[in-house]
Parts: sequence; structure tokens; C-alpha cells
Amino acid sequence: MEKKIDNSISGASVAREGYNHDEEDIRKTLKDDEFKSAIAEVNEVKLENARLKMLLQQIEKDYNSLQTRFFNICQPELKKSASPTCTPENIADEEESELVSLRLGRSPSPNESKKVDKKRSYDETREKYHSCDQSNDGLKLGLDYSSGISESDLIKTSIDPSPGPTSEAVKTMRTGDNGSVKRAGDDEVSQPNVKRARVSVRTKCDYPTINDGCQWRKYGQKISRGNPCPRSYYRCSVAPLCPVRKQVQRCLEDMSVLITTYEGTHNHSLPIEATAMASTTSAAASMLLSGSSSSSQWPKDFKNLPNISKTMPLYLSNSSSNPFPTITLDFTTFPTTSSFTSFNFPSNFQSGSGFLSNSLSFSSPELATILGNYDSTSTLPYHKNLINNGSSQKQFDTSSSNKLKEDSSQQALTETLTKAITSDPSFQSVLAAAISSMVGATKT
DNA sequence: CGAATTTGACCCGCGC
DNA sequence: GCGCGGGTCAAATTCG
Repeated sequence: MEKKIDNSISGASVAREGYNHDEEDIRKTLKDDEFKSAIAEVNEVKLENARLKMLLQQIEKDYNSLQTRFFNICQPELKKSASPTCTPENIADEEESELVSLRLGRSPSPNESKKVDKKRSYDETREKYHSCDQSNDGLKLGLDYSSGISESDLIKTSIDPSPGPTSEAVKTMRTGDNGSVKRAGDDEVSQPNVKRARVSVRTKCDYPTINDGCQWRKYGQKISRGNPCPRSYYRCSVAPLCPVRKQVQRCLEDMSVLITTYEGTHNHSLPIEATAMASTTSAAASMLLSGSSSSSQWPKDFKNLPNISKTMPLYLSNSSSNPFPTITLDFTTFPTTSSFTSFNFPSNFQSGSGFLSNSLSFSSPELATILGNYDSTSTLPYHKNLINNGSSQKQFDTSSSNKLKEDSSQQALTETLTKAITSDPSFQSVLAAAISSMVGATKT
């Protein structure tokens, strides 16, 4: 037994010697193989790199061609809308400024360069807050248009660069000891004339609040006069110093209608789901502060349209009891189901099929179709595309048959709205904000 | 146990 | 000056 074991051991040792002898060869070949595979890997990486470069170039090309197409579409309309008394210079200037509006805040135009100097310090501060998202290509969440709105207004309605308490969000800080109050904004220059624009969104919603993609923290509830439904107060909880607030209250006339009022602008990057609403409210607020959305300044054709007052989703509140200028986006005529939370922006909407292709192609018929939704669905241009989950999509399919019936009236409306967009820079900016949010979403 | 919500108290602006 | 109403704070409570 022991012999057997010895033999086996000696046999094993002989084999080991043989192995040791071969091991060097094997190591050599292994090293060669490793070397070769490493080289092959490097080559693969190089190829991949080249492929990615080509892909990037292709994307850039596509983007440029889309941009060119978009401008080509817009330019004739701009020329049409230009007054015949305008001099060629004026027209050129106007066109340039209009184009600035339509650049969706991507890059400053020569006209803007003067403002850039003025705004540099502000922008630099602001970029700190946006360094994590769109700083690379200059794409901004808020509006960055230059037409018709004053510098001060622009700054007021845009993101507040100061990390501290804003004049808009002046808070009272109780000291606790003597019960005296101290204004947190005391060390800041007071801005008594600051307009506090509010954007009110009316939606049919069975839930206590709409899902706009942002995080909110409830800080108060009050039963306001004239409405037994309590009003809830929320503040943005994404960033601790974000000045944005919202109020949520059910409509007295129709309990299924939820009125959400937004105030302020986010001073931080937002989740993709929240950018659409944020851009819309920001744009609407800017539009409101620019003053061009008042009914007297809307294109004349707007007023002549039948049922426009009923169906137009965007109107100004002229309630004298409201101390703040308020713009209302009315989505209540949009078909919703009880299981559907209005404004539940799908997180993948930017990459969803149809969304980008519908919205970024910007061929005239498509633009017309998008705008047509103002009539039949009373939504923002992109709203239809954002809400494309099951049931609601079905409703759109059925509503499309109704579209045929309303074709003639819608065509008139479409023409009017197209005119409105091309003649009203503020309207453009609303559209621009919506688009910029989409483009931003694709970039991130 | 920490975060979120509730709720009563308080502040402030406005009209009378 | 007083009262009212909207808005906010912060301690208490609830929730996950």
C-alpha cells in the first residue's frame, strides 16, 4: 500500500518536473497570447472610438440640419409678419432678434453679446447651479429670450442666483426668546417692485396633487375664504433653498378640477420629468411679466375665433383680489380618466417613440397639428406627446376622428395660432421653452 | 428613527 | 387702529 503511494508520489513528481519544463513554454505562449489579445483589444477600442466619433458627427449633422430646417420654416413666416413699412434694416434686425428667440437659449446671438457682458456675473453664478446639467452646450432650463422683456424682468423671472433667501421668498424667522420677528431678507436690498408672477394650472385630477415630476414638501394648509376645500401649500424639496412654491386647491365649481399655482423659478437642476412643467411655468411667467399675453395684445385673430375664450388653454387672471399677476393654463378640457394623473410626465418621454420625431421635426404640418391641439384638446403643444400612456392614448385616437369634423375650424385656428407664434415673441418663448426642455432632455 | 404631514399660532398687508 | 384673510412657521403627530 505504501509502495503504491510512493510510486504514485514519485510518478507525480516526475509529472511535475515535466510540467515545470513545459510551464515556461506555456508561460511564453500565454504571454504572447496576452500580448496579442491586448493588441487586439486596443485595436477594438480604437475602432469603437472611431465608430463613436462618426456617430457623434452624424448626430451633430442631424442637429444642424434640423436647426437649419427649423429656421427655414420660421423665416418666411417672420417675413410675412413683418410690417410693410419696415425698412430692410429693421426687418433684418427683427428677424435676427426673432431668431434669437427661437434659438432656444442654446447660444447667444451677436445682439445678445452686449447683454452677455452685463449678465456675465449673473450667469456665472447661475452656472454654478447648473454645472451638473446643461452647462456644456449652454442649454438652459428656463427662458433666455431677449425679445420684449427687460433685463430686470428677465433676471427677476429667471433663476435667482443668490443662494440665500430671496426677496420672493422672504421668510420670517422667529427668534424664539422674545417672540420678535426678524426678516431673513433684511440684509438684502428690498425690491418692492418685484413682480411675483404666478402660473396657475387647472387640471382634472382625482389625486390630491398632480405629479409634475418635482419633489414637494407640504408646509401648510388653510381653508381659504369662499372655498370649503382646503388650500395646501407646498415648497420644492429638491434643493433646500429653492424658492419655488406651489398651492393646490380644488375648484369650487368642479371638485374634479385641481388648481395648482406655481410661484418662483427653480434654482437647481431638475429631474427630466419635471423640466417640462418647470419650463412651461417659467415661460408662462416670463410671458406674463413681459405683458404681451394680455388679451389686448394677443393677435387680433385670436379674439375673432369662435369659442376661443372657452377653449384657449392660456389666459390671464384679471381678478382684482389677486395681488400677483397670474397666468392660467387650463387643461381641464383635456380628456382624462380617473386613473390618470394629469401631468404625469413619463420619465422616458424624451426618448419615447414619436415624441421627438413629432416635436422636433418642425415641418409646418406637424407644427400645425401640434398647435391644433389648442382647440380639440386644449393642451400645450407638447402635452399630447407627453401623455401617451395607455388609456389617454386611446382617447387621442378617438379624438382624431373628431378632428376630421372640426377640420375647417381647426385650419383657421391653426393659421391664427401660427400667426400668433410668429408675431408674438412671448408666445415663441413659451414654445421655445418647451422645446428647450426636450432638447435638454436628449442632451443629458 | 428619520422624514413627511398636520395644525394651531403667528406675521403681514390691506381695507375700512 | 382694528379686523380679516392669505401665507408661513414650527411643534406635534403620523408614517414608512
